[in-house]
Amino acid sequence: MNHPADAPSPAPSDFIRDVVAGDAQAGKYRKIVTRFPPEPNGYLHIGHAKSICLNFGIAREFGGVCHLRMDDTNPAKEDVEYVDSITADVNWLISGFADQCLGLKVKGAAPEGRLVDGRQDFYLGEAPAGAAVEPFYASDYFDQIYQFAVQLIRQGKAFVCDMNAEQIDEYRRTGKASPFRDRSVEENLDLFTRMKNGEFPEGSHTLRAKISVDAPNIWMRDPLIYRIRHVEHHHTGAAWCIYPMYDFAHCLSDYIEGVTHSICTLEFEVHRPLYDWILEALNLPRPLPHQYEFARLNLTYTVMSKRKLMQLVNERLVSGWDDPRMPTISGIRRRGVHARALRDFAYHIGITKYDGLTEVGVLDHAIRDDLNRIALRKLAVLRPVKIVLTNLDADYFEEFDAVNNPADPQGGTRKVPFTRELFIDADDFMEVPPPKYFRLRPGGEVRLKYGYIIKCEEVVKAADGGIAELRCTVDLTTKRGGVNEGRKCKGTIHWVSASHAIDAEVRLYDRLFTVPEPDAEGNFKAHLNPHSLEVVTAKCEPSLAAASPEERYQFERLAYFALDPDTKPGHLVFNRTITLKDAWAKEQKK
RNA sequence: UGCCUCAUGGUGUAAUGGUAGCACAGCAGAUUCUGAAUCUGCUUGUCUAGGUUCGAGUCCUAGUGAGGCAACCA
Repeated sequence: MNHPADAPSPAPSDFIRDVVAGDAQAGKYRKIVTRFPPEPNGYLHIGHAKSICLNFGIAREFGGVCHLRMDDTNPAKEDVEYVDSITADVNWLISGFADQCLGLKVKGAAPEGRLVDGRQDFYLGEAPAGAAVEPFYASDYFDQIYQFAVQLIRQGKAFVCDMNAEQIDEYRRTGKASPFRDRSVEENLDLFTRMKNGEFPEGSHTLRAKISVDAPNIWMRDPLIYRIRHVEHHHTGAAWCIYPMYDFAHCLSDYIEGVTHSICTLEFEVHRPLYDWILEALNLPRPLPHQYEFARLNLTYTVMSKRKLMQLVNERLVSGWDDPRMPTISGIRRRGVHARALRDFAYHIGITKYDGLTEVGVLDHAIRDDLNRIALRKLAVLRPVKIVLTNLDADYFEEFDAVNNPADPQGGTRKVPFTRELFIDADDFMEVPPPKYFRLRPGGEVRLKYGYIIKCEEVVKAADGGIAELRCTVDLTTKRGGVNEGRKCKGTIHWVSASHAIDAEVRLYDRLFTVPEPDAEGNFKAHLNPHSLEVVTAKCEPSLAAASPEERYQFERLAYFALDPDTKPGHLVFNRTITLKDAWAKEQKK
């Protein structure tokens, strides 16, 4: 995509980049390595886009790399369907921006173990260019993570606990020590091995880090680091029946991959001491990663949690994860939004620790700004009203030159056919117009875009009282280049030739919810917008027969549109990406 | 309740002890063969109270308010 008007924005600045810049300058790490680590249990949404732009943006700005890693330590909730969609979404979002920073591993590769000064190390870096690759998976490190757990046991820093979930919860809440806390290393080793070998049922035993029984931060009260799950894993199959918890797996995955800056959202703040404790306890030979937290994105007029998005999908309130009304990356993409607009949005909202609520208007602006520069202008009529130009012969035919993109001098022109019978949009004619209405009215004049000024002489009613057709006259001296081209006429409207127009299914999407904070009272479904999708059959100028999925279109005076994948030969389907700003609608509300 | 974090116009952010700036939104005007875009201008802000300092949005103390965590989820 070519954006001639592009001026490079200054590099973003925020508290995390300040830390990275400091570390880079101090030569603390050989290379800056970040990571984007989604759990493959749902589709990525615009909140993830913020994180992707942050992590890949940092990699890009500091000559580093950002690993895509599936954080797949809970087999009960995960699926390859999500692995695939996540990979596709990330690739799409960074395309043309940070492709070169995408860190993947050699397909099938596992960490290499080695001893450094008698200290156990495991490392798995990104694949060299040209290799067959796949994302990193936390589950690829189950062997190494297991060995680290054994090491912790040997050091007397972990124990097998036989209490059930309720008991553990109560003991942790009240700051009491587990009765199994002081088991011998040998017994712990034996029990942990038997957990691994599948000798115990789920819930009967856990491995817990031996940190504190009554630390003020509850995450430090002997946290669970392994649990039993007799479930097949989407990536490791039946190899394991014990799985590491997030806190144990995440810091070690970061370490194994050589991550330097592990950036996550605010809710993990209280986990950071545990992140650091585990890495420090293991006496690791390479520089340790550090965790930094930023505020997740909250957007008006939508919901963002996976649980709620899942509900919308499962209850068929939307057509799927990629419904264009969804805040998912795939939905936003299907709506016709460019990755560039999403990145631009991420740039403008910044990175802080303040948990705010961003107005969706900021996103809207980023989308319009991108589309305005590249969209091809087209004439299309959404709700057709027939016009008959009574002073033209039945076979009158003429073609106008229409500019493809006023923002692009190299954009060229196309021909649009003009005949005796036309369609205009219902909104552009009113029998009894309000003040300041300067479109067509009985006895009034309006300019046809790229063409002539016409005058409405007669309104012909249909049997049902609606408008059958408008009988107008045309002034053939008023075209651009004509003797009266400069004649004053306040309104200019879009139109198509009735005999040349092609039909298209047009899906008019609007925001999914009617209120800024749909879940404020916890019942977001009560605020679904009943008019979030309206489907019309539009009359389009003939050049749209050659529409392509790569291009974006502005139906002049209406909105931006993109071709939907539902398009079949002979059946065009357009999605409304976003409307043009509408000062007239605003005026009417006053 | 405990622990942690945060607080700058309507919203999102910048200012690293030295002129409170930017973007979005809003309002007004210019321009316009898109009521779009573009251009110009305007309105609106440092949570409160003390303190340190020549000087505080920034540092300190207390308060207030908001959010997060307290899963064999991540």
